[in-house]
Amino acid sequence: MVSQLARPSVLDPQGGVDPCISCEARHISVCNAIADADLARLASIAVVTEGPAGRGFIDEGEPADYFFNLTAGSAKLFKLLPDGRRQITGFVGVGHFLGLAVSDTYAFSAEAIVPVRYCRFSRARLRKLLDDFPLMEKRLLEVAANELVAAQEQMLLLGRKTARERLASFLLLQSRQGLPCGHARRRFVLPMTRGDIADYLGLTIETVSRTLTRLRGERLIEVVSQNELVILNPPALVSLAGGQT
Amino acid sequence: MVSQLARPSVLDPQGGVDPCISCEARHISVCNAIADADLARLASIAVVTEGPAGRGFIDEGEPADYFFNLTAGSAKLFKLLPDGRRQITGFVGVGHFLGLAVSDTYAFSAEAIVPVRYCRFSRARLRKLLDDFPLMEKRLLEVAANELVAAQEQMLLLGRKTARERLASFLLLQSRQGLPCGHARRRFVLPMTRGDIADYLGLTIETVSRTLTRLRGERLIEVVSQNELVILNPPALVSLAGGQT
DNA sequence: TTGCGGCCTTGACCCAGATCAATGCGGGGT
DNA sequence: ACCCCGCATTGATCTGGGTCAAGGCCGCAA
Repeated sequence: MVSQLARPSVLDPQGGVDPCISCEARHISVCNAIADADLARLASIAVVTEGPAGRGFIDEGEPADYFFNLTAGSAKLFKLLPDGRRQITGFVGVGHFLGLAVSDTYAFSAEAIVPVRYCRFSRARLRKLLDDFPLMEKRLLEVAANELVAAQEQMLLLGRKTARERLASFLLLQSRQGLPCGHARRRFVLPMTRGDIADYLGLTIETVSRTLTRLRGERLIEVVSQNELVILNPPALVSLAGGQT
Repeated sequence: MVSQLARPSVLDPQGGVDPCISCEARHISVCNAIADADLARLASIAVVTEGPAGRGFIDEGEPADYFFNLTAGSAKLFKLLPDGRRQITGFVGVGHFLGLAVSDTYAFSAEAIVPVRYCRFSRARLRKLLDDFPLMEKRLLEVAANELVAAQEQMLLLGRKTARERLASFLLLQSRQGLPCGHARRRFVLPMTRGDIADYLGLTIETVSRTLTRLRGERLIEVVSQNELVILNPPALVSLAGGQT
């Protein structure tokens, strides 16, 4: 596969404003465990890269030399079977930390679904840095624990929920995307394609499409445009997602 | 549900041999991050409990006041839907650390599948102890990262593999259960019931049974007794698990 | 303006695995 | 020794979602 255009740039450690200071992702990412005074050190090992929608930047099976931190856009994480079957294990947004797996190769691939920007850290250097910032390690453990909970919820979905229940769960999840605690939007954008949704929910494109049509017919949702959507009846969707009905 | 018999006992901090020192699970659990000299402190906050097969000791939704460390036996972790559908998210063995989720309630339930013994730690006290033993926190992060990788693999299984592929993957996993790195047994015991296997693989009991029968007919495995089994053709099983054929 | 290429939707049909229904079997208690 | 009872197997049938096949819609390029 021919590599598409990318624009990496080492953050300038001497002179200029420390880019980590002004990073819009800092407050919601693990970097918020590092005090302003120490940010220069973090910046010195970060390489900022941008990529267009569709750009893959982690390949399952490749040597896992880097950690990543998304600072703009969103991406999908997935695993493939040799015959091309694909399971998307998650959609990640701004502030998300990638590559936690302690193994010498990546356990999944990652691909931008809209244009992205991310910080890349050499694994070895970040590990050394972590020794000096135990608070950041604590944050990473917190993040990992939360992802574990999400993964278990997804196993329940994939193993035991019907197509309708899967879509309801997914839409509710998206309506909370990137929002703190118990907040949710009624109207929101789905940046991924139907194919991505299908591969996330363990369904086919056709079933996703049909099920959305049906939910629309039942006035639970309204599909404003191909990728914008309104939840008309949140309580009904919640109970459907939880397995009632 | 009436609670069955249990035998908790606070480890005697003064006098007697430190029970953590002689704990047979120590070497493979996160406790190995703590030096012998400091083990007394760990022991002082541990409550050892035993329970029979079938005993539930974590209930999804209950306040998450404790961490657990299995020191004998094995258990299943699962989530339920209100109508009783169940997804087993994992089988855990000796040395496994439970309850990582950073939330005020447990995200899953746990139940012994054979008689178990475990150490119970108050969350608050263990957290305080972790501040003094960053090495243990590092180990926890490592453990969490590994579980995350396993969870992603399981999502691939649940979302995209056929019943045959799921069984093959499961049997290979069990053949490695509790063994270091790349080792595997050809002959091993499945301590869980067909129902548990079904709920782990997102199938029904009948499909598990039929699929095992079929794998037996194809001479890939031999079912010695209801819960003992031999892998006759490891390479074939591996390629089946990986999605070829 | 037209044509093309990605997506998405919709319909018709099919099949892997679920459901329903016996039957087998092994271990523990009396 | 016998009888349960819970688990496992096996068979018959059903069905949710997959597969195959047509269009439809929309943005973009020439």
